[in-house]
Amino acid sequence: MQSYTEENYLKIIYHLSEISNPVLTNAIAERIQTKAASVTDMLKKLSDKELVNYVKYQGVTLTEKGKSTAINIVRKHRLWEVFLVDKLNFKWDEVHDVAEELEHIQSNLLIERLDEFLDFPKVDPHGDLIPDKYGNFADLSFAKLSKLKPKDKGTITGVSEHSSTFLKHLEKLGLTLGKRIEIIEVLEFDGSVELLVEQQKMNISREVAKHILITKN
Amino acid sequence: MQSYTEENYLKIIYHLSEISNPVLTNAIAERIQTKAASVTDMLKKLSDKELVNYVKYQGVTLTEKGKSTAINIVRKHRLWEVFLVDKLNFKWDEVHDVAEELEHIQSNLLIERLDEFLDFPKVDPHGDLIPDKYGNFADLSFAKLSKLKPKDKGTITGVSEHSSTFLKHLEKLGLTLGKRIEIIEVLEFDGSVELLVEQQKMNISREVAKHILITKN
DNA sequence: TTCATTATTTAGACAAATCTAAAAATTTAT
DNA sequence: ATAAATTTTTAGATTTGTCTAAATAATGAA
Ligand SMILES: [Mn+2]
Ligand SMILES: [Mn+2]
Ligand SMILES: [Mn+2]
Ligand SMILES: [Mn+2]
Repeated sequence: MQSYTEENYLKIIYHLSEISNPVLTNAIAERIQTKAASVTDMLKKLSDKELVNYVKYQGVTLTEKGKSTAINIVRKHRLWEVFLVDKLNFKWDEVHDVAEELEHIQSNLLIERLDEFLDFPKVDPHGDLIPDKYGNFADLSFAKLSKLKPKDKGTITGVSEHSSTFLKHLEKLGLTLGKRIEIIEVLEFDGSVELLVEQQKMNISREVAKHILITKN
Repeated sequence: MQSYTEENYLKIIYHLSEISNPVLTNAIAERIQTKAASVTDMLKKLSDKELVNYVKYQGVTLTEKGKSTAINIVRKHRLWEVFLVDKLNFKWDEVHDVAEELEHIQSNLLIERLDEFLDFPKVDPHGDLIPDKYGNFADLSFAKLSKLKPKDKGTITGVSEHSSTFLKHLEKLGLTLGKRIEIIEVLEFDGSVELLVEQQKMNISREVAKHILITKN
């Protein structure tokens, strides 16, 4: 059994290792809002518990055991987010902090029953995949909106940036999950994207487009 | 804001002070599964935070601030129990440990929405009252027979278990709706209840007593 | 390659919550 | 009232997770 703190480290390492592997001490320190020295201490401890492979000065990777633990925390986090939005009418930008706490509740029965109660959702309110109880993710294929070309059509199925300011911005633009979009033009000089949403033309910056995930169809 | 640990202490002190006031160090130690020395340390800390009135060697009482904090934790604990039983099909004997963790999640929005989602329940799955957000308990006219104390009198007004075996058992004992009862004693070692029904003394198990609802009068 | 900069680790300290063992206060029994 | 038993507190140590400051390793530039 891991402590609340160890679980947070494992989850962060899991997320960071999708970007660069092995994961470096400072990257963890920044994400977890702590000092590099504290991270080093924790990496040694996680290494002793065989949850990570840690090589001094080189960085850290998750072991199989560490990875499945991390995925389980991600599963719990996302299921709770679905619960908050679908059942308790939270907005998608209000759920993160609470889920950050709820993900640490220890009870397999609880999480299995919650999954069932929510009807085995495959994605969370931000479009992120929810692993099943064996740690497997469904393979839905997303593309970043910023990668699409004129005349491409698709549906918004996720976001890759979860800050409340970003989510509220999307809401204001009407770019919420499930909306169908069509690319009109990608502007040369700033990479901004002109698109059509519900017969409405709009222009969004490349920065925003990068964080919107589209299922083409 | 209090730590997880401080919250557990406050809740235990709250419950124990219904039995004896002030609450003694050893009583807390026993309930919280810790050593008396640890309790003393924590009482000093809670006293510094003005959550309890602590007098060396005399014991401890909750301040107003401490009491309302404790009641809020009790509220959260019981609401989560209702959620687990009503929505996730937990049995009433499976909920306690999970609620013991869930009660510490910090989010007023969460608990207000949960309350609403559950339709503002007044009692938890064990028949214990759920305080509202202002800390007020409803005064329901009925109580579980197992919650009564010696010399309490009342009338049987309902049951909370409807299986035919249980109802036949009550019939055989003469414990039917409308009968007046009086508690003689609640036995320490098994929680069974000695009571008087129509000048007749009898002893019923705690399990049976829990499912009989009484209107005190 | 040598020096400067940046990243990481070590050393030593601290706060929270706990423990054991010993001391002190309180209660109970003689 | 005095001694014995019990309860509670203190003293000092331990574990977990954190920190600052100093040392060391790795990287990048001249
Ligand atoms: Mn977390
Ligand atoms: Mn999410
Ligand atoms: Mn608890
Ligand atoms: Mn209960």
